[in-house]
Amino acid sequence: MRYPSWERLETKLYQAPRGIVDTLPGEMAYWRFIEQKAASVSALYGFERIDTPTFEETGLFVHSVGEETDIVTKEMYTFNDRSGKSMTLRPEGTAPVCRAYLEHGMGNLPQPVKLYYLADIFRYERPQAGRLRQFHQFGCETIGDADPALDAEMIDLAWQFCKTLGLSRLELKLNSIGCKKCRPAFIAALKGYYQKHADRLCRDCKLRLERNTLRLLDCKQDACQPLTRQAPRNRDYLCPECAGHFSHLQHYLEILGLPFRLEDRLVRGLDYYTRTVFEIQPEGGSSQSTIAGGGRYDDLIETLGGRPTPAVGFASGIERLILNLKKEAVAVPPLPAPHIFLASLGEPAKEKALRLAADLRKKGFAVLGPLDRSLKAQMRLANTLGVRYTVIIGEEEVKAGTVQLREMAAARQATVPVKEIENIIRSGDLASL
RNA sequence: GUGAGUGUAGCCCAGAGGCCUAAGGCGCCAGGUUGUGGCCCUGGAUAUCGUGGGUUCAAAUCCCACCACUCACCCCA
Repeated sequence: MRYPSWERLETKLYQAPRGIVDTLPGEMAYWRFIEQKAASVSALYGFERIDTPTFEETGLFVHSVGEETDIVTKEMYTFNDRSGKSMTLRPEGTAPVCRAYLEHGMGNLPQPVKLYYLADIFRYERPQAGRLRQFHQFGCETIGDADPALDAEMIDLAWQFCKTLGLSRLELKLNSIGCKKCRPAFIAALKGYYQKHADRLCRDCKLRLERNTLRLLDCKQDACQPLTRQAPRNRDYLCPECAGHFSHLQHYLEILGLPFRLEDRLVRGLDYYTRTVFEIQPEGGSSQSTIAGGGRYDDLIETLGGRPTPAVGFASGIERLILNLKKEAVAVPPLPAPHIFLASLGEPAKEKALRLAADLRKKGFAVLGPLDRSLKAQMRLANTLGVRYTVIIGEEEVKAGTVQLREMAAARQATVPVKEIENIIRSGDLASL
């Protein structure tokens, strides 16, 4: 470790770790808005909130997300705790919820169990637009029933959520990737097809051919595009059960009026998905602009040691939502700002102002001041902070037991008794004085 | 992990080897007489020119390394 000079030794400026950011007060209105919408929309569909820990035993993620996935092989923040157990900062939200479902015997509750979460997620990736190492997801899980109506409900929830945020130019992409019974046949067909054209594949795809055959469909390289277009379609290889599920789902989505688009090449990067997969993207967005994504994971609970328990879910990235709210210039409701600034002149007045501030806060007003500055400076501050009212107390007011109450925007001001402040502000009656 | 670009005050940025003990704008602080904001005017504070090394008589300006940021790939939210 090098230091620029000895003076800097003690005053080194720390920076937040790469890809890890502060959320500053100026951004908070977006966050509150989204969190509030997430809670209210979830409630409309009967979801209850669950908060799971920030980290879990590493094995939970390895066994659920899949040993071969990018997340597990190169993106997890993994560390040993003091007893030597391997722990991992959660790289996704579904596995912890399933763990909690099992750990708390939620299989004994009326099914399905519907849970939502707002959680921070950690993935060690190279930061990019809309991609951070610590980010936040709003997610929902419906556990305990395979009815395609629940898939439709989940997609509807995700869609309505984005809509009520004010996002308008969205696309809904849908596919079915089958189940453990019918998927092997499809993968075999896919492999067979691509092997015939192996010489024309890009470098990455040659690797995918062995490692992660499904992902071949996802390749964006121009060279692979023509091949992909002719490739076998998953939908043509679904078993009767999966095909039936999928067609019911589409029917339900039509009933709900959701404008989905079948996307033969939609494949998701987590191993636990079965049957339904879907993504919501801004119009014309590329794969890394996905705003929400999810699907069905009928085998996951069983994989984690539970009874066979079907489930569907989705997650949405909050930072990406904010990005799109800004892109579409959606106005979010401003956060409440302080209401009253107390300005004072001289020590006796300052003491009185201090008491008055405490008093007004007890009555529910957000109060700022007093500060040891000139009246002019205090007024200037009150103005830039945008308070509705300024209360001015000087020597005269201390003697008289009154106060100058000024309504900033209207530049109206009156001498009022201290006891009257609350009433006048509540009734907005300053004008009549 | 790969590739490209960028890095000057809290923010936006001028500056392209010596005239830089670094300009401007926003913001911040204070004043424009006696107890009052928003406009205007005046003044002030704030810059190890990302960090370290090198080239040079001379470097914010050139070179190298590192770090960070941005964008793209990979992959996902």
